[in-house]
Amino acid sequence: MIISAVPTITLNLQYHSSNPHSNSNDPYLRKNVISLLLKNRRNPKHVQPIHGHAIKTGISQDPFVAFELLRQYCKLNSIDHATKLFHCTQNPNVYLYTSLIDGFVSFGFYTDAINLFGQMVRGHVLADSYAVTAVLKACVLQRALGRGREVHGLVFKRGLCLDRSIALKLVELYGKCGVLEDAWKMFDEMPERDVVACTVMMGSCFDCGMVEEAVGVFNEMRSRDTVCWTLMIDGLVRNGEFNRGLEMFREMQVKGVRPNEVTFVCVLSACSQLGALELGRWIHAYLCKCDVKVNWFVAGALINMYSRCGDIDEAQVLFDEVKVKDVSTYNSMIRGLAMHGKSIEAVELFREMLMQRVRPNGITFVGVLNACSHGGLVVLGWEIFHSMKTVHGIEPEVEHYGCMVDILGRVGRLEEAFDFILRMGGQADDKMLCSLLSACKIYRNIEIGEKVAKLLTEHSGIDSGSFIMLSNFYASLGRWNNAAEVREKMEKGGMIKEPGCSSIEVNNAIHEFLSGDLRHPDRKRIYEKLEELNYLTKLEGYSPATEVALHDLDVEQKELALSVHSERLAICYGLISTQPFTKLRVGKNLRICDDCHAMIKLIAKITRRKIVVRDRNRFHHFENGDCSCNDYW
DNA sequence: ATAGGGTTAG
Repeated sequence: MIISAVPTITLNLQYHSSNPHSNSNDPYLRKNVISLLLKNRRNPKHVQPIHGHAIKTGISQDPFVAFELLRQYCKLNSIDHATKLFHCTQNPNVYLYTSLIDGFVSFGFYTDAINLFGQMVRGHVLADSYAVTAVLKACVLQRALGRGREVHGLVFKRGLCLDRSIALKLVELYGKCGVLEDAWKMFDEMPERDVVACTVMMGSCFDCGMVEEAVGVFNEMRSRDTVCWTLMIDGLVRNGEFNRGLEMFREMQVKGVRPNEVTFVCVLSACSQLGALELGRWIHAYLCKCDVKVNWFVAGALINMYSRCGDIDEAQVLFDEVKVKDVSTYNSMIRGLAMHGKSIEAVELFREMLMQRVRPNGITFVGVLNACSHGGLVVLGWEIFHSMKTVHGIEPEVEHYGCMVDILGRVGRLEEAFDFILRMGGQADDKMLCSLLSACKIYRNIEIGEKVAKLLTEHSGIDSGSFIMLSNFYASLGRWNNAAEVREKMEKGGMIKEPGCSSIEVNNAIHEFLSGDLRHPDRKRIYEKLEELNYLTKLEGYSPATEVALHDLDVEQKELALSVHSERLAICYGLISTQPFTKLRVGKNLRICDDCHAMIKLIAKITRRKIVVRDRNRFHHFENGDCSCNDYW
């Protein structure tokens, strides 16, 4: 409860009823105080003295004065003072209620905002459209569908449903809460559906994963501005349609709509998820040409793009160029270093950040603990994990516990890792269990592995990735029956294995491959190359680890299923379509399997290529028969 | 006399 946390204000706030000379109607005093407030807006220390002045002169109860004071307190991040002022004001009007609701929202106190609105309604202060939009904002951010519906009911009774802002917020609410039909209903009833309304509706469709419906709205629009185009790109990218997002960006340019920095952030996100380094470089150059300010958001997006596309050195160059680095800038870089297995560098950067007095947040620790895990830095990992609470006052969350399980598992301290999970009780998530299961698989610890497998089976939030992990675990022990059981259970639950998909960028185009893909125009040469490599790697001593293929097939079939994994097809295409010795960069949506990992090490050796593969978790830099992950991932 | 718009990563 926020109200009880209000610190004592140095002012005497016992003024309201006992003030001997109440001047609450004096227009001169009111004007005087308000102009004082507006004149000194830039001085963060100005509100309290002026507030004191207002009390002394007896004008503080004036609705206009109270309103302006409250707004200024909110702007200065003094939500406590704002709250106190509100409670010291007699009969606060709808303006005062609305600005405090807004204040709560901007501080993330959504429940307080919603409660205050309720208090207002119960106090018979008539809500107007401004108050309603304010509380709906809180409902949207809190995903409070029930409360939102209540507000909708109230609005309906009052005949405010045709108000533009309210209708828009309701469209957004229903979209964000996953009830798209209701969003459509609101949208269809809107008297005017301009760019903004259409943009909100598109956003709702995207939030519900209904890509084609969003595209439908977009296509119907008469005029489209930068924001609308940007949302389109962002929506496609958020729904995994990276190439379509990039196409949209090109189309936007053809249509002569200027991209802004938000557009570039979205486009860069598409590049980084595709691993499209060349395109990303081009976008980088282009945004400089467009005079887009490289603010912290753009800088972060660029660092992410370079590191996620495999060029960690360029990410570093960019990072060094950013003059004012904030926590997110550091986070991007630390995470990038961690992904590339540059553990020491990541930890050093974390230390540097502390030296520069930039306060780390929860995400910083995910990055730095990740680095410890990839580098096998157990002691350091523990130390940093403990420092979270004791030094930095940050309560570790599930992800951080997950990192610790990862760190312990990686070095084979499986009992301790399992202990960690047990101590978390029901809090342990499936990612954590999977990470430990993967460690058990690597260290061939059946005993703990089975226990973890049991927990994982009972886990409610288990997704297809976890099922696959579980099935792989059993398969690696040769327990085909269990493996098949898991798979059957997964299929019965209506879950489909996310198809493996790899991409490679050649001559500025992204080529995507599914497992066993036959769609590529160069398929003939690709498969010829694959056969050649199958032959050559077998000469080098490679034998397909058929255990990783899940199906209970015969050996030959298993070999076949393995040999057409998407990353191999992408690599083969890279080999036939680039100059000798060119570095190949491949992106894969799932974790790379043991067999492909072993195979690619040999391919790198035989072809004398550097091959960088980014899988779901991290980067693998293959070179001369070895991988930067030291065979642990 | 007091106020509200749609797009930004881990």
